[in-house]
Order: sequence, then C-alpha cells, then structure tokens
Amino acid sequence: MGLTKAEIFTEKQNKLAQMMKALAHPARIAIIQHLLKAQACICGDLVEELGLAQATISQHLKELKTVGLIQGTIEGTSVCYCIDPKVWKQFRAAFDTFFEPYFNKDTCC
Amino acid sequence: MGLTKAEIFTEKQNKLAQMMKALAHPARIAIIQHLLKAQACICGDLVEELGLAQATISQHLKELKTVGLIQGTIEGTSVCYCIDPKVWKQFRAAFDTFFEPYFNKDTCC
DNA sequence: TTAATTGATTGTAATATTGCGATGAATAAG
DNA sequence: CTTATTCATCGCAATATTACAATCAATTAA
Repeated sequence: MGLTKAEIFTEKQNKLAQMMKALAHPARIAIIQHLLKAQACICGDLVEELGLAQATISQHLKELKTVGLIQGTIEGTSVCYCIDPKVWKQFRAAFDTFFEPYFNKDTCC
Repeated sequence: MGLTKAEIFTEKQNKLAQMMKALAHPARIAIIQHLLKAQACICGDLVEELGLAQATISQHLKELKTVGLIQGTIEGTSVCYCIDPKVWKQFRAAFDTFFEPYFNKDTCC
C-alpha cells in the first residue's frame, strides 16, 4: 500500500487534505512566508534564504505551483515567484470553514 | 535522505508544518469532522463511518493524538475520542496567524 | 473460568516524500 | 559563437507514510 484511498472520501475532504499537505513542510512554509514579506522573489533568493540545494527548492516550488498557491513568470534567465491572491483566499476560506463548526465545550469524554 | 532538515528552520515553521501534516490526510480530516459533529465517539464508530480497516483508523487516531488534537478515554472495552478544545484553538490561532499577513494586491510578478 | 468484544501494536508490502548531484534548456553577456 | 547564469528535470538513496492482516492486552458477558 502506501497509497491513500481517496475514493472513499468526499471531494472536499480530499481537497482540504491536499491543501494541508502542500503546507505540511517547513521549507514550503518558509517559502510562503518569504513571499508574503518580499511580495515576489526569484528562485535564487530562496536558495540563499533557506539552506537547501537549488534542486530541492525547485521541487518545493513545483509542489506549491501544482496546488496553485504560487505562480512563476520567467524573466530572462530567472523566474519570479509570487503568491496567487485568488488561491490564497480559497485556502484561507477552506481552512476557516474547517475550523469554524466548533461549538465551545470544555468538557469532553 | 527522505528526512526533513528540521534544524534549518525555525521552531514555529516546524510546528506549523507539523500541524498541517496532522491534517494532511482525508481520513484524518474525516475523523475530525465526525468528532465535530458527534462531539465524541468510540473508535468502532469511525471504523464503520469511514471505510478503512480498524488498524488503519487506530493509526490515524494515534497521529492525531500525538499532536494533541484529540484525546481518548478508556470506557470499559472501548475508547471514547474527542477533540481537545485547547489544542484546537491553538491550531486555529496558528493557522490564522499564518494566513493573516497578506496585504491584498491583485497584481503579481 | 471461558468466550467475546474492543482497540492497540507489530510486521509487512507498496507507494510517497525529501534531498541532492548531475544534467539539460533557455537566456544573457562577452 | 562561446561562456556564464538561472532554473527545471532526472535519477538515485534514504526515510516516511499508508493500509492491512495477525496478534496481543484488557475488559465484559456468559
């Protein structure tokens, strides 16, 4: 196995899990945080900022791009990355919806 | 390799990534959602609710317990699970803090 | 006591993830 | 044209994750 049984869950559950997974690595958290601060930056900046090899950064950027959270535009020989505002808001909304339905009760089983 | 280089990131980045990872699987999303609805339930209910084997559910419960998001109390031969309100709020606060610093700009690179 | 129920744990197989060196493609600089 | 720069991609090795059957421990029911 080692393969998630996606077919037994709802579309929403799979999507939300996928969003979480996209951010489930400190390097990707760090990349997003840097993009939040810098507004936009090239791949090389991230390689210096974090202490990971260029190939590794490129791979993390690809995962973030796959879920649509960031986008990159080629500028000559370098690539400029930035957060996609629309997808960012979608993420935030989905996370909010997930955390919302908690009716405050401090007692448990 | 296959091992995250946690030492090059901040405590906060590692913690947040860990929180995301705890929820980065549809089964664990589904478990939490069921606990939100049912308030509390035993392991066997989850095995029926989701279509996964008991051992698999038990493993996912363990991961959620490890990050403190849920707790289980033994009731005879069964175990009753519920969400820990304190940790739940911590999660929500951490997620909020992460998503907050986005100054709305619809133009990108 | 004996048998049944419940859930944790162990072991195993399959797949995914992480990280990086090496290489390749594209553009810029000389 | 040649070289340098920048980043993506490929391939590899190590580790992690997912899923489950089998088993174990604890409790309850008979």
